[in-house]
Amino acid sequence: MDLSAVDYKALADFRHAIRSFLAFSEGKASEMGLTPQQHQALLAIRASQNGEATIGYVAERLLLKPHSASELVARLESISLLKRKPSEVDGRQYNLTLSAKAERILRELSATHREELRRLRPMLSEVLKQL
Amino acid sequence: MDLSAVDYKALADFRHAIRSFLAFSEGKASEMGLTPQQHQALLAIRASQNGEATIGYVAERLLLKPHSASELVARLESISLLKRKPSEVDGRQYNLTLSAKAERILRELSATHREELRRLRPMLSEVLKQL
DNA sequence: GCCATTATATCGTATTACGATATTTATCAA
DNA sequence: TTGATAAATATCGTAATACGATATAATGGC
Repeated sequence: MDLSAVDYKALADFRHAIRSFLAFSEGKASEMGLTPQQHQALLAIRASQNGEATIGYVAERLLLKPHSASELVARLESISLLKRKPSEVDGRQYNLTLSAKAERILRELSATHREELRRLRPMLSEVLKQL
Repeated sequence: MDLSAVDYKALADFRHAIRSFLAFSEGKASEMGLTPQQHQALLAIRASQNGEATIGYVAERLLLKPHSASELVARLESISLLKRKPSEVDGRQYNLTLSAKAERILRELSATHREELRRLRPMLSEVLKQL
């Protein structure tokens, strides 16, 4: 306990940094016709080990309820950014794979995001150090 | 350009870390009867230099449109967490000050958030280093 | 004093995650 | 094997909230 003005400022600055990053991200995703959630779902799937992504996995990584992830995936499938294939080991599950178009979009988004994070990194480190 | 599996994983992990922090934060704020936005508005105001916070300032720090900040502040005032006093230098502005209750709530929230960020710090540093 | 700008407010709308609930498949105990 | 429970995904109505469009009032440059 016992918080100083510096602590409040660091916490507020950290929030501002996160919001900046998310605003940047939302803008970039939007340019590619994606919502932030759609972008992050694609990223989570892409970053998973070869084709082992399921709807439940998306829910887990995005901290959503499974049925919310189900809706999100349905929207992505409806705009042809991913395909759901019934799992061969568990009839309840679907394996998710990105379409070529989604791969392309995500590659571009990831490149700009990596740059932006590199740009924000010093500021983030500094703020975290304050705590 | 040219992204590796490591890059995608780092980006995905960074998202997951942010989401974890925000989920933690939302839970704590909720325990105190606040929405995340209300919590962050209080924090931004508290962290500002003595009483110089205005609605526009909240908008700026939370990256909201001014009229959205206006709504947010109105909700906070309606539950007695802050007071709006007409600015003495500019008749269009309001100066915002936290109520004693808000001060108490924010102090507790800030303490737990500082702890959580200290806990997440190593992970965040590690992920940022990967990029 | 006029006009553009700034600060704040109001209202209707769109988005989206959720709760409640349902369906299908898997698992495990007896 | 059967039966019960749990897990994975889906559907639908709802609530929350930031936004766009628009408005009002105050400021400041000229």
